Amino acid sequence: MAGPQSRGTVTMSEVAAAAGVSLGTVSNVLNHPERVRAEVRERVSETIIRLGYVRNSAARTLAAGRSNTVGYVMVDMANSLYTDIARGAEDVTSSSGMYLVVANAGIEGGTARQATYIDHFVEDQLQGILLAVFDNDVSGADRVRQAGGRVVLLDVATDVDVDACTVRIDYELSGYLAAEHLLRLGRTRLAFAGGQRSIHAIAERLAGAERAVADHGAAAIEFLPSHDLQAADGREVARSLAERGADDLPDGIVAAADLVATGLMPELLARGLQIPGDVALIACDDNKSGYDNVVPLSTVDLPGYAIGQVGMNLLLDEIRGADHVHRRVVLKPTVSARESSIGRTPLV
Amino acid sequence: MAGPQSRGTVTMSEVAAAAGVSLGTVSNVLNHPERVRAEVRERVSETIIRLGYVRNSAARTLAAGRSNTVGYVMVDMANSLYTDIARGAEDVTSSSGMYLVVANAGIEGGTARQATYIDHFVEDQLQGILLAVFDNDVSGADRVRQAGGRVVLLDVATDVDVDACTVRIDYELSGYLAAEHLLRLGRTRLAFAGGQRSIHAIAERLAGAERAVADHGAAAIEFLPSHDLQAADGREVARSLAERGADDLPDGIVAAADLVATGLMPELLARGLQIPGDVALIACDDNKSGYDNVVPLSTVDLPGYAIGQVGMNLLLDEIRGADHVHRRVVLKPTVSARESSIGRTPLV
DNA sequence: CTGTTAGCGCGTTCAT
DNA sequence: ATGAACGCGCTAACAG
Repeated sequence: MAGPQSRGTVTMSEVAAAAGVSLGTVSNVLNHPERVRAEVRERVSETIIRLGYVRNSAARTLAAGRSNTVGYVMVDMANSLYTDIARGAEDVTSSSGMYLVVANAGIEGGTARQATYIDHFVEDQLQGILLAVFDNDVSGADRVRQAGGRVVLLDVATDVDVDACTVRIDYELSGYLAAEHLLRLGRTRLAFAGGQRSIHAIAERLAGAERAVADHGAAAIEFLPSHDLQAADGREVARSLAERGADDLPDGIVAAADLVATGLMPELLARGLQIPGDVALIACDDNKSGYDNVVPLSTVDLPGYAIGQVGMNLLLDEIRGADHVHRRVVLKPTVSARESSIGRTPLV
Repeated sequence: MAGPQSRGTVTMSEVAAAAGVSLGTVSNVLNHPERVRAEVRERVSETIIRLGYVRNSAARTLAAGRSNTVGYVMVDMANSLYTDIARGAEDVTSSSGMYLVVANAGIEGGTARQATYIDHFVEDQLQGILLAVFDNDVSGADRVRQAGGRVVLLDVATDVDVDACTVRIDYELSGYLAAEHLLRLGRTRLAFAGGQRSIHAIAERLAGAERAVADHGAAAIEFLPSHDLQAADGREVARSLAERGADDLPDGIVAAADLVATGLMPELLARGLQIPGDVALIACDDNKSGYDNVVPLSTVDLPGYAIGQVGMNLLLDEIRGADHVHRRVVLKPTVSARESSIGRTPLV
């Protein structure tokens, strides 16, 4: 007594029977409508609606050997870089007949959950995967490749060497633009706050800032490292700064990340320093985690939406094209000046 | 010559052959390891790894009649309410053996894309769907139900009547808390800015604000409606306010949404008004879209993470339980005071 | 243009 | 504890 009916599912052959056609014809109505005479097509469509038939995509994928889905494994939903990427990818996908599913790996458990999601996506026979790299761990790409899947890597470091398309951000330029912004405002005693040189992404930003200072000629920059890139690290840096003489302080600070700036800010203010009066502040990225900033924070915005668009286009090209060749695309960030560097200027 | 090999896929029967056991045994080591002798289990596991076998979840789902996946259809990735929900849902799911996929419907094309994603999820045989309601359109739930699927509705209005669990926010309380916050700061001439009474969610917030004023006794509140809830509407409201005499202005404003406050702010400042000196400002929600605010914005925060947790637990209960009964849960918001209402106070 | 049929890869009986 | 056989619902190739 436990037929498909009892599972509440209407199958294609039931539709076929009810419409007085064969199974193959129903399939054609669904997948190749042009092969079916209009009259029959109409009758079948009606029956489909009347019976409330819904495709079984498991069966469909199994028979066809592939799904019509692509996936995006993101690092952290709370970070706007990754949600911007998602929206860029989404917009490209939806105008291409495919459908995009997203998985949020999170940053807590290292790359474990990322690996889990990759495995799921691979098992799901997805046509391709957009993978936002975390902690510079590119091993996920190999997992996909080994299983015969397609990947595009997002936000990789310069020096990765993988068998896949990559889209990366010019972090060196991010540092350069941040420092240049402060220099243009007349600041000459700069500091780069947060992170460690051994971390590639930080080293790049720092190098960019140093290059900007070198280009300027009449300025200097020092590095104020910290253990991590959290708000606590920003506060730590601010406290070490506070022990100096007043005339030994920087007049402009490039924060390695916006959370660092969020930590710096209240400590600086608490010590009577004006922002941006005494010290102008700008962060090297804008992931909106600094929403609680006491002073609205100037940032160098990362081109998340574009990354998503470009990445998905690369992926779709690989999916379609026999003649696909891997590419590496580099995207540029842009400055968003706010009160922490240019002072309170009401928006118009 | 076009066997499974050429598709790059290793199948279970190939593993079985290589390990010298039958197909059924391989299936058992994967799904019911305890039924297989340790020695054999070991040998099969090795073979699986050696051959790089990956499950085909399409086949698995088809044979088993159900997948091990749950889905979350979100309204808008750029709105932190929905990403908070995702993280709450994610955390519950990952400690339950299931796996969560997310789809972003977006707010541009009305509910069209939402419907598309719901259909996909249903066709994918997902075990259940978490559906964030947009525009108070609950029809998605019926689609799922008709196809025999399970749904939990998130962020519904009070008056919906659907055959599903629901989790909603107490928006009336949101309005109440916002107004109460201003009243406690000594403001007595309040205004509620943005939206229209005909919109349920706005009517609730407004009613809450009015209740707070009534509770207070010695204060008044007026409603300043606007067409929509965008920043442009906030600017519009501010301009109409500016035409009044200086002593006819409110000293506290509850913005119906944070974008409205974002629009209000610069217009008020441009007219020489101090925030919060002349007029204190608080918004009825906190979706981080006001990141660019000139003055950091006080908000009533919506319990997104909790909604995700509760919603997913409800869904898992329905998936597991034969004895499931639908529930409607109501969650409370909380105030986050920032400069726009309490003035510039560095965080400690 | 329509009907028939052979698998797609795996879970699940049922024997043994 | 293990293996053989059936069928999940559908697509695609082919026959008519």
